[in-house]
Amino acid sequence: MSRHDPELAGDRRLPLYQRLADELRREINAGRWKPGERAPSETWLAEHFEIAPGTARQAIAMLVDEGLLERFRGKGTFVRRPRFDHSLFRFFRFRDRSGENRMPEGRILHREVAPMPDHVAEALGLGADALGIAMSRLRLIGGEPVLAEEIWLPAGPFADFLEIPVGEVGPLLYPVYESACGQLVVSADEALRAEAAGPETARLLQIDAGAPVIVIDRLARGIGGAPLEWRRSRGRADQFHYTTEIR
Amino acid sequence: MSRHDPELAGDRRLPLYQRLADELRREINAGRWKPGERAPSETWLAEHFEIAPGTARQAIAMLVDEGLLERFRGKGTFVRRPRFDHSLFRFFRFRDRSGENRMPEGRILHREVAPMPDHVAEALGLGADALGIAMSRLRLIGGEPVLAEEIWLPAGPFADFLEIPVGEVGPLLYPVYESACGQLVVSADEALRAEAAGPETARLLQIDAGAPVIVIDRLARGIGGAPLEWRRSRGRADQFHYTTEIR
DNA sequence: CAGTGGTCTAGACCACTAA
DNA sequence: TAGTGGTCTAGACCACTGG
Repeated sequence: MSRHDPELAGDRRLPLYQRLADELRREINAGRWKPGERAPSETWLAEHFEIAPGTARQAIAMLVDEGLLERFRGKGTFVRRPRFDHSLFRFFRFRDRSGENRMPEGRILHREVAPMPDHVAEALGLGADALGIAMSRLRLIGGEPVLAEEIWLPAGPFADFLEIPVGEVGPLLYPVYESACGQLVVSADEALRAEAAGPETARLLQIDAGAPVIVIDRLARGIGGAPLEWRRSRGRADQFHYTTEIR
Repeated sequence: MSRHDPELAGDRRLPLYQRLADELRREINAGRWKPGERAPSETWLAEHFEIAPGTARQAIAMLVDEGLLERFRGKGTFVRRPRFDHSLFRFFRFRDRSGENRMPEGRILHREVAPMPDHVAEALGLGADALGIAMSRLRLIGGEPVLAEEIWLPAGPFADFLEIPVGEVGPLLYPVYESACGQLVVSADEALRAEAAGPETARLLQIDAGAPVIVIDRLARGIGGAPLEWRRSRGRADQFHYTTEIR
């Protein structure tokens, strides 16, 4: 946040709290405030922009609703670090015998550099002939396969990822992207479909070919919304569940 | 809302706005304020309960977030009337050639009074041998079947529904429940699954047996949360889609 | 202890709606 | 014009955290 411009940008006809919220969103999207870091207090914002504390509070509340910030009494306001493992359990029942949710282990079956298929290159915002890192990854619980994943990464920014032996990669990829390649995943779009299992999926998941499977396509994004990873996960339909309430 | 008790109920250690929100929620759930009706203004609430307008505002904002109320500047605060047709389009692509969403027509294939299966009686909170109205209903777009539905209603409260010829029931059932039986649906729980089409579903949806289908189980609730209708809808998996954003 | 966010007050002015 | 919600101000006191 600029130290020399205590003037809120944006259309002056917009409410102050809107313009402040936009300003805060810009700071986060630009990566000037990183996930886990502390954001300015409402008192500081109020003084800096010469607005009432209640107005600053309203802007912060917006970003808390959006999931960009979280607040802790006595500690401060922080940029939220997303938890992607939650999304798995929103769609699948991965329970052990005791009924507890279990994080599946990840086993990379194959990794190579190859030209991306057109639909992947397009999703990642790259040219039709871009090179990518392709992975086939199996996720298991207690040795049982539960998800089969195809993953594509842009070869350039993720070159260092190739130096890490596949056996040393743990159950989560995003922390490795961050530590090895400096690529921070902060949001993702997911699309759900259902289809009949093809022969390859059936073999990996140890089900009959033609049995229903759930397909989740995910585009993971970094700071500023830049696409970082394309991923297609397939899981057994009989482990899928999703519930909502409608009002 | 009682005219003689300007005292907010609930644990006095709870914030005022929480206790007021609970009070408002009670009025709505008890059906004393019906969907579409006007709720008291924040000024009235502030004076009646002897709190600051801002505090009343905060309570109202909670219920707006929950989808129970909606506010219109200059007009007032109203109890929200839910739109269930919207939920269909959240899960399925029902587009005509021009790409517009189309509300499917509903055709009741069969209607009878019969003892409920145990799982339906349990969901509706009735005894194991309760009588119900069973319906088989097909939903079509441009003559093409898109959803096959099994529906169960408790026989008692919905007795008058049997007097209406099935041919006179339009594309939406809930308005008929309201006008003919005085049963108002205000919320619902939905659970999504995927399975392989059985022979009956395959016939109704004109797909191959074994092809993947999406199953939506819905329990519709009336005022106060009382279960009113159990419904199981099956649709072709290739018309299913669902997207989310994760942060 | 100082600093933070959580709750609450008591007003102000505005834009919009309906009578 | 009176009543509504939308925005904004300028404080208060509290509970909690950290040094």
